[in-house]
Amino acid sequence: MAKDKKKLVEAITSRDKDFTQWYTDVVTKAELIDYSSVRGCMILRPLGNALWEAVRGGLDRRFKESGHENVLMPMFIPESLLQKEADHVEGFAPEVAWVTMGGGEVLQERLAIRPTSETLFCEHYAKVVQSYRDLPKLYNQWVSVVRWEKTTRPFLRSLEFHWQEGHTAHENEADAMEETLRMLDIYRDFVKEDLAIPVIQGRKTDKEKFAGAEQTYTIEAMMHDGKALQSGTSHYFGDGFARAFDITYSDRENKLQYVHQTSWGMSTRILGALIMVHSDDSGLVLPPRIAPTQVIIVPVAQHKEGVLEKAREILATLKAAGIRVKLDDSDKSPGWKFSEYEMKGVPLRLEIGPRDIEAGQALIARRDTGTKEAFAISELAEKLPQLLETMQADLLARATESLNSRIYEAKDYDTFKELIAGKPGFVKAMWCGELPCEEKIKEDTTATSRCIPFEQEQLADTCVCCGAPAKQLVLWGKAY
RNA sequence: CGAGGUGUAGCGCAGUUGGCUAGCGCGCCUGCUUUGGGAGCAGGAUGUCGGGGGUUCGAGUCCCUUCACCUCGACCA
Repeated sequence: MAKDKKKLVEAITSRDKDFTQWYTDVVTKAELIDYSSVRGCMILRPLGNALWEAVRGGLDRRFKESGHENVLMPMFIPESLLQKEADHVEGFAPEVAWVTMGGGEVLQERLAIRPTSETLFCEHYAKVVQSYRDLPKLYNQWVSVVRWEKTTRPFLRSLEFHWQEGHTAHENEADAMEETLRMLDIYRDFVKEDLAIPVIQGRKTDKEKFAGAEQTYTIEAMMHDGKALQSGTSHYFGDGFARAFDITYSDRENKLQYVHQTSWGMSTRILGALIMVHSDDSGLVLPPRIAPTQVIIVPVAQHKEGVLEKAREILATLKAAGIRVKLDDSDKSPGWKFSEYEMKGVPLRLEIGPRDIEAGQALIARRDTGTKEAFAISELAEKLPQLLETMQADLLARATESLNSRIYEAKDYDTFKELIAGKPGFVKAMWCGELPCEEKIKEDTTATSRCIPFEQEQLADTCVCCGAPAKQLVLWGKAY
């Protein structure tokens, strides 16, 4: 047993020894993705894609419940269209992929492969919005976009990535701002309830905000190594894009007005967070609500009379109870199957063998704690859904404890630098609101401002960096 | 894009101052025996040594060049 255990541990790099290598190992060995022949582009394999489908399902339901509709825009953006909003082009131009040929001929105007679709939505809104009666427009699309990044990592940063982008148009500032914050709450609720990931909500500093936005709001999550991952953003555009794209409508007094807009997105990057928050040295750990398979049945001594029959009977019972369950009756050894489904993060494993059948029970092993417990076969349909819910809640509790215990406070710059250098996690500190301090902090420590949290405190009266009067509390950290 | 590193079978690697028919482990295939934590035995298949060029009687090994990937920075969801 000790020998086998060792073999298993050697299969992936230890999480605490080399976190980034551990991440790469989990992503590939759990068969979430494979690399493709184009640099920085990844293949989502069945399990990786199933997770993305689950994320889509959870978000899409919430979007629709809050009145949004899905559309699909083209993937090409003519160069002239992309250039209409100055800040926006400036932000994205360096990483755009261009199509210059079509059908063997050079195009008159080159086409950008969308890095994001604000411009396409704006062009469309300019056409279809005439009256206040046409508002609001609450559109979303599920697509992939391309950004020519210099370095890439599976899920965290790839040339092509899948996401949803919501783009809305409203009558006025108040409506648009309400929408911006509503979507940020939806993101927070989704990752908390479905992915068991706690986040901190806040506003981005001007330096970190989206190209073309007036305000950018974010949910920031903390990975197991203490680094931050921006996990979803919601932008308030004011009427900046509306002026650039001439999106106007006649209001109730028959006066011509510009619309006020928002956009918001969550990408496959969130799967990186899912991995880096919950998983361990045995591989992936999936919260039950997002797990494509919640229970894996592993028969033991399956060649013996009655074992497979009982396993199939339990399979049918659990399916009927609404559990996503599978039976592995392949001829691999039980030990192999144990390790395999641990690597793939299946929340519960059900072992059933001749001894169990005789006792009228089955063994249930939890993926997150590793504990094994016997349950009466007759009670499985009732008890397992409860156990899945318990596990979901435990994962969130553990992640919340991990987040809260690693948020530190700094009132002076020496303490700040020591914390950033010595303690993985976030640091709360007061800020004067000026760019030079933000840049200096980044240069000195490599930490960036993650957000200006909604939950403000008056830690001190002066900026942690320059000593000038402080304007607000900022959350700092090293980020992915 | 800067600095460093790695490319040899599906995966992980060894390959000596340049020398014979390029090896090992895992995986894969076949058969038998097995089955409560990655099973055992026997047999079998798999290589443009990342690509191109050069030096040499002879290159996986030396030189030039190019490509890809990884790590750390700068940029981003």
